[in-house]
Amino acid sequence: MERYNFKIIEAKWQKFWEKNEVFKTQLNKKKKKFYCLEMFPYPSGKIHMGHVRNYTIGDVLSRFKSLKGFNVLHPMGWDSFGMPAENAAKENKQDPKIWTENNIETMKNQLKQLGLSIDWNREISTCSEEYYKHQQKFFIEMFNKGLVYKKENYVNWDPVDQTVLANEQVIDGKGWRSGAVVERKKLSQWFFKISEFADELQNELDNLDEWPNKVKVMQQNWIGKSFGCEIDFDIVGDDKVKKIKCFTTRPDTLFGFSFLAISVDHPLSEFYRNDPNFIDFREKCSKSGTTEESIANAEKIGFKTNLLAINPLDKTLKVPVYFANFVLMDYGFGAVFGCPGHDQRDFDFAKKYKLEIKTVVKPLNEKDDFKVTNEAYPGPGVIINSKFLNGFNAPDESVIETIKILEEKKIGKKKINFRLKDWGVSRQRYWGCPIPIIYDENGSYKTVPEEQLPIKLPQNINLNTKGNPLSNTEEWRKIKVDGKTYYRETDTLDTFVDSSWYYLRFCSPKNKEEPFDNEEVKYWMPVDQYIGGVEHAILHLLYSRFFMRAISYQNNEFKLKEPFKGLFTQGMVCHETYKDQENNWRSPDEVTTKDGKNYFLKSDNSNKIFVGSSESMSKSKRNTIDPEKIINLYGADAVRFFILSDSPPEKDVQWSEQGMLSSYKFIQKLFVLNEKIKELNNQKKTVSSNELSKFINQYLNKIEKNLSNFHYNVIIANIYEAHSFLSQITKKNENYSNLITEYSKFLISILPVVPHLSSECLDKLKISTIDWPNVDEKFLIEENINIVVQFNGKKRGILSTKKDILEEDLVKEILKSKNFAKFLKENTIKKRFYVKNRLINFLI
RNA sequence: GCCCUCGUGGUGAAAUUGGUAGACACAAAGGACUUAAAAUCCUUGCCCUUUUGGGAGUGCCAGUUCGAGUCUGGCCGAGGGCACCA
Repeated sequence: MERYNFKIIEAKWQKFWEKNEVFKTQLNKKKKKFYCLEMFPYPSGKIHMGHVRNYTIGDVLSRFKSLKGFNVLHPMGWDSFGMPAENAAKENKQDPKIWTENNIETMKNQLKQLGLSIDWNREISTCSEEYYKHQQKFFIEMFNKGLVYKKENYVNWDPVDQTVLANEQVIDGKGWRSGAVVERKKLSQWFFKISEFADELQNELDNLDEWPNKVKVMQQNWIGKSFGCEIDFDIVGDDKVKKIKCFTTRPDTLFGFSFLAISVDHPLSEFYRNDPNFIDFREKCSKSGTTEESIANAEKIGFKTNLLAINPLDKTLKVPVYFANFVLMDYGFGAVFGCPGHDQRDFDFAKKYKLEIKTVVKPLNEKDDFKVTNEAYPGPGVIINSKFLNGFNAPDESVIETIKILEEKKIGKKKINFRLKDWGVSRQRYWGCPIPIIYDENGSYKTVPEEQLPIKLPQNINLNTKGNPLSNTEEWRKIKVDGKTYYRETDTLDTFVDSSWYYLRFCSPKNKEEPFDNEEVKYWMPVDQYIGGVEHAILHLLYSRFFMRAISYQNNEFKLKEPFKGLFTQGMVCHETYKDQENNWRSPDEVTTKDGKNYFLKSDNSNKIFVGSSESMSKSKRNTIDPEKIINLYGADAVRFFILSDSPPEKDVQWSEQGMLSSYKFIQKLFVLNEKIKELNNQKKTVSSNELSKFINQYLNKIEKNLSNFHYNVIIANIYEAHSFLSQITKKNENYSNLITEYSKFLISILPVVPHLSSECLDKLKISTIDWPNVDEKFLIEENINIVVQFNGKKRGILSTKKDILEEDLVKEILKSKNFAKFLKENTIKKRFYVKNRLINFLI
């Protein structure tokens, strides 16, 4: 019997698919489209197991939809601008472009080895001029629409990467890539006005019903919509200051007002800039760290001014005004009114500076003389000690009532505030998309005239300079427009801009004039299924949602808002970690075991290895498995099969050598089964097997359901079961007249998972029409069924009987059966419950 | 501190959404084949009983129900997100 040689057969089919352009996609309005997209990779050098999992999941879906008759768009590209190329270039004195292109070449070959159904005709790379020239046009378009602006402000400065980071890119006070503690620095920066769409971005999350709830909640928190009001406080004590504006969500606690706090960056700080005590104070504020603990434990400190704020609801009450370290300038108006009784921060502050703590809300279950003592009470209740507000339910009624009063008195008005801030896109980097802006000698700026586009990155420049390499290229910086000399902007765009619209480019990747073709986009968009890691839950997905809105803003042609109809976030690939006696991380390749308990170093078996917890594969912990090695060892189908088998795709999966090996063996078994059936097929046909048709149809019914719900691990179990059934039935050595028909349905059903093997087997059996098989409903009906028999809710046995048996007949049958008689004894049946064709429960 | 998610064998996990808990796989133990090993195949899996059989059992405690892994309330534990957002 022939053995399955995956090396030859996988290469054969990959060549076949490529030569026949099987995955080439074209607009076809007669067919229903399906756009399946996985997050495109950064070309860092080689693919890793995370890619294998991500792209296998997408490929299973694409191939399934294709078999179901959809016109499937399944493209791939490269998120190829970014820091690693620049760093590698510095180290190896190699052009980032060449480094990137080499990596793309390698990774593309690796992806091809996986047998993915990708339309490589649509390949794009964000660092190519063909791509980023359109991005520059977008920038200008957005600039003209007022969605881009320049502003000097404090930025998150990454001292290692020497660049600015967006708020979203700072994690626990550290740079998301470098891990360096982020510093505050004042810089002039370009911003995208994402806040323009804050409300919409928040509201329309509700309509994304094919997104994981987790991601929607994360975005919701990030956008951070809050309802409240702004209040103007009259100020006395200095003629130069008349009013201070505050934002609050709890205006109803105004009678608990005992101080007003403003940020050290508040415009009023101007009046104190020469005051040495204030300078001292500001210094102290900036020193408090940005780490998790330091913020949580940071002491509330203040600097008392000579100003007093008047309570707008009772003008006789005046309270001091402080600069305080816990007030942020970039939220609200950089000023808050302090109500120590019902806000913990205000409480801490009041304790420290011995300010009055008034109780104006009492919890529902407390007496009327309730007093805040050890901590603030921010919860719901009833307003007290507040004159005309007394008795209102807080916060629902009381907030609305207070806003009404404030609006009537023209002291304040309803206001909705967002946590979301505009997206700073300037990066002091070489390897990114140049920003199409020019400055004249006076520093005033304008967008680059259309005919001067695109702005290409200069080549062969020195990257080993301090700061931004582009600012050191005198020649490149100068540009003549209408005979006048201008200087180019030297910052480049955040690479998240590149990935904010690539899904549109895939619709018409070859269009030279336009970033995309409207006809194509109308047909293909939105992406029906987007698949990627949950780490992009906020950054990339929010930016993309913004970008679609920015394009459709003031645009009659383009009306789409949500880029991704369905989102699926897959889990990570994990592996055990190993450390040797010297506490060094060791890779799985270096480690061996004989009994599964004691591990040793392969090269030195006196060196005991300590097995650590299983963690997501990472270079730093050296617990990675190289996909290319595994593919060479076991073949692409086996790897695809294994990566889907053990855990649901949304959860982390554990890499296991044993599991991988058994998947490989199973692939062989499937081939052996195919050989056996091929043999049987040469025999004389016998009658058809009802049992076979029944099994296959029920199997198809299950697998289709599981394919549609991403229950890919269950599919693998279904395939094992089907194989086991088919092996049993072929042992009878009968060429049933329905054998090939039914078996071929099985072969087609496994094509999305193991495309090479399936194609080969189908080919060997000379089956050429390959469509997803329809389930024949008549085989789903069981004539005989098992009914669970319970007495007092306890299972006492199973009764095999005819389907749709009448309840009375069933009861008769049970009562005359010896097996059940003993449970009855002399008891009488008080009541019974019958679930048709499933279960009967007697109460005795 | 606030928000979200999840707790099922030695392990990864299934379970028609309230109706046979543990499908399928990994690991383990025992057995068959073999001179032997590898490979392959079969069996077992908590407690009591020689077996037939019976009991307990889905983090813990209650509740709803004829019936709860699934629903409700409380507690415990793990993971993730946010971080002085007024």
